[in-house]
Amino acid sequence: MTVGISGLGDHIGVWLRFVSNAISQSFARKVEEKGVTVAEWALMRALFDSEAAPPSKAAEQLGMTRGAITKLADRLIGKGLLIRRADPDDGRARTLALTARARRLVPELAALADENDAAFFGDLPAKERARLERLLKSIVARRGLKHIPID
Amino acid sequence: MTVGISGLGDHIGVWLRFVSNAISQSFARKVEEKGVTVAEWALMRALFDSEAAPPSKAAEQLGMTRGAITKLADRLIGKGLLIRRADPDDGRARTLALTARARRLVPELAALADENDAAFFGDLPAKERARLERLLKSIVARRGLKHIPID
DNA sequence: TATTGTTATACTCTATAACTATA
DNA sequence: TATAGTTATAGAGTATAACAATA
Repeated sequence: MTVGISGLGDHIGVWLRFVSNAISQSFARKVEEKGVTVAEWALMRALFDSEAAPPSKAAEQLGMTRGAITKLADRLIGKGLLIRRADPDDGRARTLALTARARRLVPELAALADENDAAFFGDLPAKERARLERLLKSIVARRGLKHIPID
Repeated sequence: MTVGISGLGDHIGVWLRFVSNAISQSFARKVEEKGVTVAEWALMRALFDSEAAPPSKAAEQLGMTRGAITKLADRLIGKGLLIRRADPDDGRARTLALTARARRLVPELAALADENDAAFFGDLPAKERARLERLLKSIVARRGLKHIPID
């Protein structure tokens, strides 16, 4: 900006958002071919590391409300990718577990995520990529942002 | 990631999105106090530079569909921030123009945007900030992304 | 016929709040 | 009462497609 008030392109945050949106949209198109959305992928990936987990844990991990997890889970159940069971020990509790098909799908989706990241950052010099990653993580740390990034 | 498939935190794109979301949400809270959303701010800012502009121009500039602009414009009109007029030369065309109140509001919102950007990037060394900006713009250029970032 | 814009419809994402069942 | 989860509702954001008016 030279004079007057700042414009849309005068903020780093806006450029960041722009790049971020492009990356997310690109990834969304890739996973769509596998029949899932980005948010669904995030939940599936979060559940992949354990046999079964309560919705509340997934909500905390992904920085979403329990209601949002319920809705996402409903959709994954409808797609045959998730099973919801009652907890035998606590009548209120439920557990979410990926189906066998979902367990086969997650690595494919992870590969798409790798591929997507490489498309945007792969030809940056390794040093620069590392610096960017460090910078982003430092902002997260400094601002005390919790939650794992979900998409 | 050490072994196995990549996780949610193993992609730069995910960290980028995380930071980007935090910045956007922070900005959204600020502009909300002024009674507008981030998308509304973007449209207002885009219209600020000219006396009046057709919706199609705003759509192109912001990378949105004409239908989306109509919807946004309807809302801004409802808030008394925008006026839609028929084009005297072309019966199909319309023009969008900010109201006087909107013209007073835009600089306030721009100041909030400045403030928000400073909160996230202000205490980075100038060199590092410049490097980040250059990097983001290079990605935009390399990928041939058009449209001004809108939020 | 082509173009401008609006309207209708739909879907994702997400939140808040009320509610149910259990503890 | 407190907690786990679900359900209901709402609204932003966005897209596609059908449509109306005009060129």
